[in-house]
Amino acid sequence: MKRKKLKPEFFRRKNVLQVARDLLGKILVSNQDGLVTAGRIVEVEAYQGVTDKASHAYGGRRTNRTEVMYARGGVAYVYLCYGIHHLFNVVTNEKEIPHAILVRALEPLEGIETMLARTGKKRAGYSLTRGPGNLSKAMGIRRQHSGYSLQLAALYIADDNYRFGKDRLRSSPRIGVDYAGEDAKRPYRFYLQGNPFVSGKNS
DNA sequence: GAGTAGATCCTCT
DNA sequence: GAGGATCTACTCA
Repeated sequence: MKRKKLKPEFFRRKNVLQVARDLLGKILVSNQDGLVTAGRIVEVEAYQGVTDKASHAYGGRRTNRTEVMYARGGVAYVYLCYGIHHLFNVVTNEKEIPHAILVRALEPLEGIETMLARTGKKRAGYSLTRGPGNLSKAMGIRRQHSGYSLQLAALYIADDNYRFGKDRLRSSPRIGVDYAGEDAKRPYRFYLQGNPFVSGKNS
């Protein structure tokens, strides 16, 4: 199957919700330490920058950590949560607009042995790449990847022309952002209905 | 199967 | 010095 690396223009579109929806079904490829792992994206969450309380960049907050989100679309934003989990995001939109998309779940396609070794799991169960913490671990994504261009060979997103029925595209409120008040209820989470790798309730 | 506690460390105040 | 875009294991049923 032929894969085409997504161009920067894909990520630089203004509507982060549209980009998030379009990311579903695409393939995330990592090439770390000479080991290739790849998986199809089945769940994402959009974070709408300065107007979104759940975003790190809410209200124009700008720190060392969030600086990457203000870059032009098409780079990775990785950060450590709860001292344990690395969360992988894709920065979108133009420079100075800190929109980002959190990739929450993948369906493993390549390098499953490598994923097992990285996560310390014995069997390739659904939990291998379900949830942002597991996903990053399985793909070998770490904090130092923050700011990486997705045009490099080490980490990129590709389209293999996979298509799915529109009726399988679902949205829901985001997960784990209860602190964000009203913004926590926005339906900015998108996933493929019925895919067993999607985290949380799958209906 | 559902609910809860604990892990663990970087970042910002 | 507090807290977080989470996961796992353990308890109880």
